[in-house]
Amino acid sequence: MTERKPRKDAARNRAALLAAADDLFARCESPDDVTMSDVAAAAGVGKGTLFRAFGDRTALIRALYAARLEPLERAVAEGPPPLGPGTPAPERVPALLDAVLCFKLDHRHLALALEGAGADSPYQAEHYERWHGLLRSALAGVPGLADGDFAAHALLAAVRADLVEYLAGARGMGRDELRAHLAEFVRQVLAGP
Amino acid sequence: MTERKPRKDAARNRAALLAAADDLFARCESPDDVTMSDVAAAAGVGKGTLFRAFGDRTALIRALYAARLEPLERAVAEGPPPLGPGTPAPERVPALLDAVLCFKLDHRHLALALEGAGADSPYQAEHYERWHGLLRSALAGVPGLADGDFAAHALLAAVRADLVEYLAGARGMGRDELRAHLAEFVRQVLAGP
DNA sequence: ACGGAAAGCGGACCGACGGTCCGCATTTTA
DNA sequence: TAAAATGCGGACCGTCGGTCCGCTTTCCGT
Repeated sequence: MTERKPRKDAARNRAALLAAADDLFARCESPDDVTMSDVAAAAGVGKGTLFRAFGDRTALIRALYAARLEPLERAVAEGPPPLGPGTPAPERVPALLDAVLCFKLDHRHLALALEGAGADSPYQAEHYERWHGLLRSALAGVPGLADGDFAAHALLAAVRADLVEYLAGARGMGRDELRAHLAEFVRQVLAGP
Repeated sequence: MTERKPRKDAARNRAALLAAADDLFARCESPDDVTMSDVAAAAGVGKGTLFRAFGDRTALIRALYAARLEPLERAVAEGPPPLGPGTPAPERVPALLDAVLCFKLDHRHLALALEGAGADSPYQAEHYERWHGLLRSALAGVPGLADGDFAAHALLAAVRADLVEYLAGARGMGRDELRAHLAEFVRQVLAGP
């Protein structure tokens, strides 16, 4: 194809930029406190290099997020139960949502940065469609459940990064407490007459 | 108290600014397209006046939102069933959520502007607490339902402005279709064993 | 009615940010 | 090793939210 492999220094700089951005987002209170100049400086690189490597701010955050999400996506795509594809639906739905919740708890800074990036993010990020489709088809396997499409959207909305941040932060909810509440809510949704 | 009533021109300008902002937000594709200078100019007023009247951008949007929300809040606080306080809980919960959904559909631009305003809005807007408390206590009146606190958060998340915008816009979901899906989802949540 | 004081007005101005540009350095290739 | 291709860096730009301060308008006691 028309693919050309990147130069060695370009690859090194790209990695350094990702690492620096990750570090800065993790260290700062709000994602807005991290400027593109900050990232470039922390990576020991010029701003031009940063923009050449990623295009714009949103793309940088997306790249970071995708890198961190990859292990989870692999576990879902080809891992063992209860996340992997062989799991019976009524068991997989809560497992998927719990996994997403834990991911957002573990990477709250990144998740917040991503959802606050574009105007109507996160719904224009391609991976949202993927997760929605996944959850939707899992819901379809639960007996006595109509309208899985909307339910999938609604359940994903319950683990949005800023809600999680609010509950875990301002409301002082602990990790396990939060997980239990989510599990209970999912149970309620799945329990049909 | 230490309250002083505002000067006449100040009141007039404030009203003109609110009207201009409402108009601009309604007319523009994304809330970011509306700058503070735009609002001031459309109201025929200097930027200083705008900032003197509202403090900052977030406060302006909040003031606008509060003004538009007021009829709904009155209907909930003192109106007739199924929204008003005299309604039995299992009937009031879906009514409340449907009302919020319709409000966001009717004022999508404002709602989007508000939720995209601060860093972790909408959870630092005071009216969120009010709605959550309302929904929470309504849920408490539904038999066979534990953990109403988290459920209230989750249900409110299902009617977040950007999700509504995504479903109604990019996914082409019609108003009634959306309302029906939400009603069905709420029914699922309320149906306990 | 009037005059001074308080309140409000407006737009030039500021600092910061995301993003661009282009002369120079480094790497790749023949 | 020389030429071509790719990448680098930081000065630079346009825009935005927000501030500031000299001037105007309104208010209120007399």
